[in-house]
Amino acid sequence: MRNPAPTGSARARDVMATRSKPAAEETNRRADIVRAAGRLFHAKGYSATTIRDIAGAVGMRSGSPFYHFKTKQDMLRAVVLEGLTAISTAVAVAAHSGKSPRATFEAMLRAHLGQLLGVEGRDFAATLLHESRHLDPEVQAELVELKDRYEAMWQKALKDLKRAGLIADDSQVARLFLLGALNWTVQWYRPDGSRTIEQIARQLADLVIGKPQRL
Amino acid sequence: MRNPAPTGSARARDVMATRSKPAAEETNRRADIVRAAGRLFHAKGYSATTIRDIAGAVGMRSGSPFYHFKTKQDMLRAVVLEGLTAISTAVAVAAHSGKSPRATFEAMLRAHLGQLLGVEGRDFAATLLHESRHLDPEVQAELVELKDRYEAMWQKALKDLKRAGLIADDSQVARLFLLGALNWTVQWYRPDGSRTIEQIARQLADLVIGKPQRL
DNA sequence: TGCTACCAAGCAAGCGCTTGCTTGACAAGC
DNA sequence: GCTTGTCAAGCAAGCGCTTGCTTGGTAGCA
Repeated sequence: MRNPAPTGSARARDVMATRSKPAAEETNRRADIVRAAGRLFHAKGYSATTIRDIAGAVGMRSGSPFYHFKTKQDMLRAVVLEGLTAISTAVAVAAHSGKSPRATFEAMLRAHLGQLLGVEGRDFAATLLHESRHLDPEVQAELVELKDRYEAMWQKALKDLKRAGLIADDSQVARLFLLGALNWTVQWYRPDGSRTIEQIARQLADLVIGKPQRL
Repeated sequence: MRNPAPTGSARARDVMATRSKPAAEETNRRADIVRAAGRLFHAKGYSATTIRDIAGAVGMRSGSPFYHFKTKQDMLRAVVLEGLTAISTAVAVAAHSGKSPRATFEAMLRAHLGQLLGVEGRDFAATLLHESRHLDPEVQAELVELKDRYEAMWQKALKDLKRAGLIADDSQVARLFLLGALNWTVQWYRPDGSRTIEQIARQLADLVIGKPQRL
């Protein structure tokens, strides 16, 4: 009786994402499942990915993941939440880096693309973008606030650019075009291709703002 | 024995899309299935859509669609092909409208968005964008040429704009950004929303080129 | 009579998920 | 130092259901 007897549900610590510890104390096996699920959801899509796929990817039998997650939906939820918090954090850090408006904007582009295309956790963000619709409505509602906050960061970034006289249009549609261009990179970017994430971010910044003028 | 006896397969005229007649002579019921499949594939995704869903949507029993299509994959193929040929045709018409570079470009944007968001056949184009990966590789290879041709049209459009001095960057990445902004509209455009397709096309043209200057 | 277009019924495989049980690690009691 | 109890983590088996697809038959039209 070391712990004060959880919630009543016999097994599975189900909650997650409302935990106190930052990570690391995460059981590891649970994190393994989330990683494998993210990779497979991204590669094949949620519906086309089976529990047996995920279990096999971490060397388990098909029933065992359900010790860690109540349902397959919960796995998707974990993946998407991971992606959303990770990309939010990364871009928020870039947004408050205190550089010039243009440098800040470019840093935000790099952060977004890094989460989407980089090695670590790229499947989380990609799954977030393309498989969120398979979450049932209650969970989607849970995400709305986080998403809104994320989009507000970009809206503010555009406002700052306009105030600095670097762009002409900081409307909502302009933000949607920008995020569209960013998110669509998932469809064509190849890590072994000729373009680096930094180059892509730079080029998009040039496109939106124009080349930086040396004074 | 009106046709020279197809391939040997007993039922289903399977081929399609390599037909001589343009449409209209299409059995109607087969076209119904393609429309329903497109709508459902777009709404729920290919894997999450069942044959029973599609059959039910056209008032058939679950086995009957297989009179018209050999497999579920073939239905997806028909939807995607329909989407790709339709959007290619629409944009090609706009590209050769003989107007000014800017007006031509904006017409192409309208055509692309019209296919993607408009009423007629929007599910075909949307399915093309998001569900093509569920086609097996041979069919995907079949589409590559068509896709390349489509992208080349946009590349040429950018080249013309640059030659006219209206944009600075006509690189491939610029084209990918542009198509990303366009294709991402599927995620946020609502037909009953406050923005029309024309407005969106205009705004994107402004963003890429800058507001038109009255001489 | 023959062909088109469909239905009624159902098959084999695979699906998400549950159940009862095993295993290894660790701590408490004697 | 050995037993005993507890717990996290997983396995083996399989349940009920759904899936894509098949098959044999037939109503209606030409």
